Amino acid sequence: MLALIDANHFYVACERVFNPRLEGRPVVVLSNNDGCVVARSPEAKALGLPMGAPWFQCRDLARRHGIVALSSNYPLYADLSARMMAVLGQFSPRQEIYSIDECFLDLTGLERFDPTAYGQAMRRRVQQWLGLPVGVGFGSTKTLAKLANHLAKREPDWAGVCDFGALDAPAQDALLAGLAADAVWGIGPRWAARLRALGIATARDLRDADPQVVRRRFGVVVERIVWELRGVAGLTLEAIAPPKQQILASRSFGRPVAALAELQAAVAHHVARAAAKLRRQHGRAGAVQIWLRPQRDGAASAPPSIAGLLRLAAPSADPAVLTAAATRGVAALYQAGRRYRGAGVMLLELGSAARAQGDWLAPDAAARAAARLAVLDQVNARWGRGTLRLAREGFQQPWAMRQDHRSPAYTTRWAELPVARAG
DNA sequence: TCTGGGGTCCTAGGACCC
DNA sequence: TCTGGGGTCCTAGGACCC
Repeated sequence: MLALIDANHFYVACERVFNPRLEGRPVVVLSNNDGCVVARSPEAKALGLPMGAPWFQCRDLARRHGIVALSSNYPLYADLSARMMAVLGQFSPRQEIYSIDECFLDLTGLERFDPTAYGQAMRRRVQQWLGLPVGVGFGSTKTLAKLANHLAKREPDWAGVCDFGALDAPAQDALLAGLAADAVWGIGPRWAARLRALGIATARDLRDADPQVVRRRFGVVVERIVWELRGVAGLTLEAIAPPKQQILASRSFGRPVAALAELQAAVAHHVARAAAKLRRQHGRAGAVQIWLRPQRDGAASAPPSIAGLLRLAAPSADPAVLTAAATRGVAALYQAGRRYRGAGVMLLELGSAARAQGDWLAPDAAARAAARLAVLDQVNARWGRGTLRLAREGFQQPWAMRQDHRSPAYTTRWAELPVARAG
């Protein structure tokens, strides 16, 4: 038995924990650069504000209905996420953190608990300890647990918990028949359209489809979903997160950038962020890929990003080494007179630092570099990210993203701690 | 007229997730 | 004028090996 627990409108819920005035009001949280809507309170959903909508297109609607819009506050969400995962981890020894606001729990061996009551206990504890609303779904496979979680949100009398296996067959059939195929985890709009053309329109149709036909037409991924819907597990719970195979850092600019030095500074900044993530998993990168996103020039189709792959002489997690390569790469891609709207960095060919090969011509170079990086990480852990950085990253950073409606870092910055007053 | 059978590695592209 | 930022897995096809 597996459980899938996720928070409802997680980013909005995090904001409400520290700003109760947002309770009961329509609230949305915007993506980086205040670009589009990435989280909506139920009140905002009820007003018809679509997920993913560009914010500038929603402004009129928002003004008419008094919708509150907030910039993303990732330090806050990441901190509350870590706390939520710790609380939920108390309910099972095996937990897979699947995203910032959801996790799977393996409840094998806990069968003596009534799942529905156990799920209610999870909801109560997260609500009471953190002030976050969560939903819980139980199923014999990951796909069924996901589906149950979805149903728990839809059926008001279930109070946020659904144990799919506890329903009898006719009830399961009726619920699955009421769900479009793309409500199933792993079925996106493309596959849903192709499935519909074959007469497979609902989750029930998909469960009852011929696995061999599905395999021939869609491959093993969709076939596995068919089996998972029948209760045959094809996806395992990954309690230990495997190291990342690629690490990406990218941002749109707050305003268009035309100067080469500014592009190089922005890319150096992304390299620093990506390299810090890489060191956290004790890895090294063998190659760096960078890309620049030119501004649209009126054409209907979006212009391509231009990308360059740079191989390093030896794998590294050193921002100085990686930035040197990236800086040359930017110069090679750069076209004078063009304006760019964003840039990004990807670290590839990741391997473990523990298995890295040394340079016999400079036997102590690796140890010296490691010591330097340790100092870098310690300083930035103590005094804040970016305290110690390459001058190449620049000081003004005029390309930095816009965040016009950001709430304070309530839990991660001393200066921004909330203040409680008596009386 | 008929043209084997078993691999590996790499890249590009497509689909999906939150 | 303004449309995010991360990730994963699978497949197909080409080049190459014996």
